[in-house]
Amino acid sequence: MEIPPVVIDRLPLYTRALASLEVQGREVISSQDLGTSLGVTPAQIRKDLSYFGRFGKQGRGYNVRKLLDELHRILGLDRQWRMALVGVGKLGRAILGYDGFRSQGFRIVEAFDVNPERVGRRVDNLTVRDATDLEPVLSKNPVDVGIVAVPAETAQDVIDVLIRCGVRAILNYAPIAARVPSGVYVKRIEPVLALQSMTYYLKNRPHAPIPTPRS
Amino acid sequence: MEIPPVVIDRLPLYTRALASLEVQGREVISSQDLGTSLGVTPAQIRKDLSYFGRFGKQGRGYNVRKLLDELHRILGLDRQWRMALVGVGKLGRAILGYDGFRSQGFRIVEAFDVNPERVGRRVDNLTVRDATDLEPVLSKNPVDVGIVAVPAETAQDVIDVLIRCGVRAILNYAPIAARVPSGVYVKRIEPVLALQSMTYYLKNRPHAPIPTPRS
DNA sequence: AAGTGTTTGTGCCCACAATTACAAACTGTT
DNA sequence: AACAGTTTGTAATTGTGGGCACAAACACTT
Ligand SMILES: NC(=O)c1ccc[n+]([C@@H]2O[C@H](COP(=O)([O-])OP(=O)(O)OC[C@H]3O[C@@H](n4cnc5c(N)ncnc54)[C@H](O)[C@@H]3O)[C@@H](O)[C@H]2O)c1
Ligand SMILES: NC(=O)c1ccc[n+]([C@@H]2O[C@H](COP(=O)([O-])OP(=O)(O)OC[C@H]3O[C@@H](n4cnc5c(N)ncnc54)[C@H](O)[C@@H]3O)[C@@H](O)[C@H]2O)c1
Repeated sequence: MEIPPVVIDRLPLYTRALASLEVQGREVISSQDLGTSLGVTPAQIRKDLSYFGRFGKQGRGYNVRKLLDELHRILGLDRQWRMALVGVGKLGRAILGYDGFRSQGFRIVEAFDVNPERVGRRVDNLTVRDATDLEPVLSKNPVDVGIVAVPAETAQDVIDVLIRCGVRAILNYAPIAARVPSGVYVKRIEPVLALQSMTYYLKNRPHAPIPTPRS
Repeated sequence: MEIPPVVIDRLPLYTRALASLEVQGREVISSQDLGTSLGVTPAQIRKDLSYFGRFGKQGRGYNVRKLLDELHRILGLDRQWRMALVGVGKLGRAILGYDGFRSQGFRIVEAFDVNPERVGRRVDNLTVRDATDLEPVLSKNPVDVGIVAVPAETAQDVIDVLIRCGVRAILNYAPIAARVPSGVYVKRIEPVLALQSMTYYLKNRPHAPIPTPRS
């Protein structure tokens, strides 16, 4: 069956909430409670999950551990994923030092840069390699995901090389509309675009603090 | 008229492409050409723009400069926006050092942290203030946008304080489902969730490089 | 065992976003 | 001035995703 991409995009959200519930020792959760904590309607959650099977129990709800396992399996989170970072600048170093990837099974196993000052230096248990070695290194030892944190001007070139190396998924921090062949998945991280759409709603509004009650 | 949020989300994309075209000296662009460069159908672009007016000319297309001005006006990008950063850690420093915000009219005018080691130090022309001063400082000198780059555990508290200070838009880097009253806009930057949805498509696929033609 | 209260899974309907299709408007050429 | 070629703006159509509502299933109490 063909599952709508929006549904797939919501599943990690459920996964994260469930992981938090499990840590809290919660054994069962209803779509109602999960929904209110996430700002999603209960029916939405139930329908999303129903694409993949029947995981709940009427009158009780969902077993937290079981549903979490199922979602991990569905999303392919029951294994480790190898990633390569390209561009070890300010952002790249923040990414390397970020624990949130590894703790979720995403391991950065290679890092590349063109700057001779950076190449060869160790950053967070990794030696920065020369970007010219990108193709030989990744061809021999493939990765699943490429993280692009280079300036906009070189981003498309980097992406082209990554794809030649068999990378099928790209996390792109550079502000460009990347062109990729079908079968390659790109997710953009675009804080500026996010800001530029919020201002639409801010404009024409009073600037003074409004004491709004918790909705 | 009520404009669909998805439409608003696409406008910054058009803005960026048009800005690039203007730099290149291009004076006119058709929805066809703009669409192919962005991976959006021409009809989609025309319909999106038609919500706001008639900016094109049959037989020619859109005047790049004029359309860019219109979009700036529509999105509220014809002014400067004041932002406050909370959390000057690894990511926060990368954000402070990033030129992409300021060049688009988004100025970070305050930075806060709880760590006594950070407080008082100058980072990129800004003195890091103590997080306890957040409320007094922002109440006296309001900002439009709050950038949250603190650990997940304290993120909701920080967001609550920002809202009390009249902040109506939040750019949230912390991996939590923030709860905000209606009238406050939140955009999440979630690289981990992005990865976790891509793996759904990667799983069950051959790992070997596939020589795919440029689509 | 019966009754009350919960909660899931899903068929159905509705809203709305995307696409199609075309008349109208404009350009450039002969 | 006529004509061929473009391209916009939008009416109409299609498609799809979200919410509603309810039967069925289960828990818990009396
Ligand atoms: N810093 C942020 O908070 C932030 C936020 C959003 C987006 N971005 C984007 O992320 C990218 C990086 O930003 P930054 O602030 O780290 O910039 P930066 O200049 O600090 O780092 C860029 C790094 O990429 C390296 N590089 C350049 N070309 C390369 C190539 N072909 N191969 C490998 N490495 C190469 C440079 O040597 C440099 O080290 C930019 O596209 C920027 O727009 C940054
Ligand atoms: N580093 C990344 O690439 C990255 C990527 C995505 C998301 N994030 C998220 O961004 C946040 C920050 O990540 P980081 O890597 O910079 O962590 P970090 O630990 O380097 O920085 C966090 C900073 O926040 C400060 N802080 C803590 N509580 C505070 C409070 N109440 N008020 C003000 N400041 C406070 C800390 O003193 C510290 O300086 C985290 O939520 C993380 O999950 C980081």
